[in-house]
Amino acid sequence: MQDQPTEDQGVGDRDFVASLEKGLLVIEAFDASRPRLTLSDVANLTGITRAAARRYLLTLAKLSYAEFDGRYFSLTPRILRLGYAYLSSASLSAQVQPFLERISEETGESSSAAILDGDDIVYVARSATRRIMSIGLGVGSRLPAHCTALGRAILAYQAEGALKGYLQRVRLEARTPKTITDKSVFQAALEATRSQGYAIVNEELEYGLRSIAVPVVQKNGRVTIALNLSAQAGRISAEEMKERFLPLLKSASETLRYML
Amino acid sequence: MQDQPTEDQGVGDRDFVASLEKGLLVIEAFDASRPRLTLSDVANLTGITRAAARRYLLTLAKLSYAEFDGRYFSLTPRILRLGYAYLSSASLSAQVQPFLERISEETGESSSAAILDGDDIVYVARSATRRIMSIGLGVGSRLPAHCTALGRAILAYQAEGALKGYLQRVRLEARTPKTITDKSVFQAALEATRSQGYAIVNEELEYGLRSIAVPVVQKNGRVTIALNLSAQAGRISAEEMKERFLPLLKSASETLRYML
DNA sequence: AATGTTGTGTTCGCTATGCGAACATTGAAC
DNA sequence: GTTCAATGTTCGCATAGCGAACACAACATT
Repeated sequence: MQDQPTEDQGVGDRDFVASLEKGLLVIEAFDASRPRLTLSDVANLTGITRAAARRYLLTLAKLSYAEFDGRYFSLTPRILRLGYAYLSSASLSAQVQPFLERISEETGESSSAAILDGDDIVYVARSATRRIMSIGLGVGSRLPAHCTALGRAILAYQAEGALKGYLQRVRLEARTPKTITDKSVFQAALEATRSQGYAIVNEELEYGLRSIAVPVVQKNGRVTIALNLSAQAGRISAEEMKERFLPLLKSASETLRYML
Repeated sequence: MQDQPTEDQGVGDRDFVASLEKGLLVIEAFDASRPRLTLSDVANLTGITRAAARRYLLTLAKLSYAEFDGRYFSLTPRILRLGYAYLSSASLSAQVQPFLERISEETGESSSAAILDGDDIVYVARSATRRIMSIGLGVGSRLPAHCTALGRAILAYQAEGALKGYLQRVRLEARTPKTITDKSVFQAALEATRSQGYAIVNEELEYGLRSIAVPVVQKNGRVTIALNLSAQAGRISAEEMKERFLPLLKSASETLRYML
């Protein structure tokens, strides 16, 4: 956890397998904008040598995690086994899913559950009705925590030390003109969230998107997951969200409290 | 490319990084039934030595892909970056999602898209309305191909060689009394699927679940993905499915043909 | 309480493994 | 046709990762 004297260059930790780190780096080199990569592309993106990149790619190919057409490498669906091992292992998603579906059915709006990873939120379950965001979001999707209701609902309940660290390093990048970019304003928003027990975020992530989120406080008092409901801003006011949706979210959150 | 004389034990391939293989094996050792594992558990499950398991687990922990509480290791959400790199990289899911949402909105039923990985189907996108299956299914979930409409829609269009191999090795395990378990009956079902261009599966995966699926035939003639609609068997007859849903699925499939 | 037994995590010398500089190869530029 | 830049591949060498051996803890057995 706390970083050791940070012997940065990992000089020679007998218990560290550098090959695994590089292999994972290679996997992560593939993303939305780069679905197909040559050996050299991967080398450049990851910073490892071409010779090494080649070995890792060929290894992934031999294990059927990747495909190779003679020039381009691309990942295969088998790669999903890795991430999915977590999803089902945490089983969070399976436990939360029914609640989201219930909420979505009752409200006709999209609901999601997310956890915090680093400074991003990651969706772990989702029940979408119609498409409300411009980008398609699904389980596994990431968004910056600072400008989402889910993120603020979790952040507001983090331990003081962790929160302080976050506030120091975070860059409050504006996604719309409404995004809070001033740190003290942001801090006030988090305090408000904590005192009222929910977060409403109005078009700070995307135009026309309004979202309300509540934390799920676990038995040990910690918060690792939050639930939300999103709707088009034009269709539903913030006040209405609070009136109609908050009780539903609160009730689901309360029940989950004793399940997780 | 073509597998060499299959020197099975990968004796000493200069281009194969064994450490990566073992690392991935370790990650996959975590699943729904075993979210938290000790060093020795992992060693037993993967077949690698305890000393090695320890190195890989500590490596994953240092890279924040795993957590360690002094006794148990568990995966962290960061692991999702690996699988998700694929999902977005393939961007299949992003492209298909709008179609599914359209279909679900028009019919009020759940629709999904899946690809084939080995002998399983893997959901790559999904638009769920109400909960129809007993188990929660989401993107990344796996089901045996043989007893699902999605699976049959894809299988029916595989190259003869690949299909032959599948038929030889597959065990047609019954999930309900209605599951087809006889290989020649199964083969006939696949032929029917191919000639009529869609698959309907009635309660072969789960009681009360009826599903219709169509393949998405790509420009090159290959089929890697299929779309489906599922509903409770009691509410909608197979005939009605064909009448009302098939045209919608066909039309989406046709459009996707030119996008993928 | 002393002694085996079984399962756990950790060390450390040895060698197979993965490293990358150096070498091929391709293909674009003129 | 020659140059040049960029890509992919080889192979001798150092070291990273291997696992037998060790140490330790938790129970049974006498």
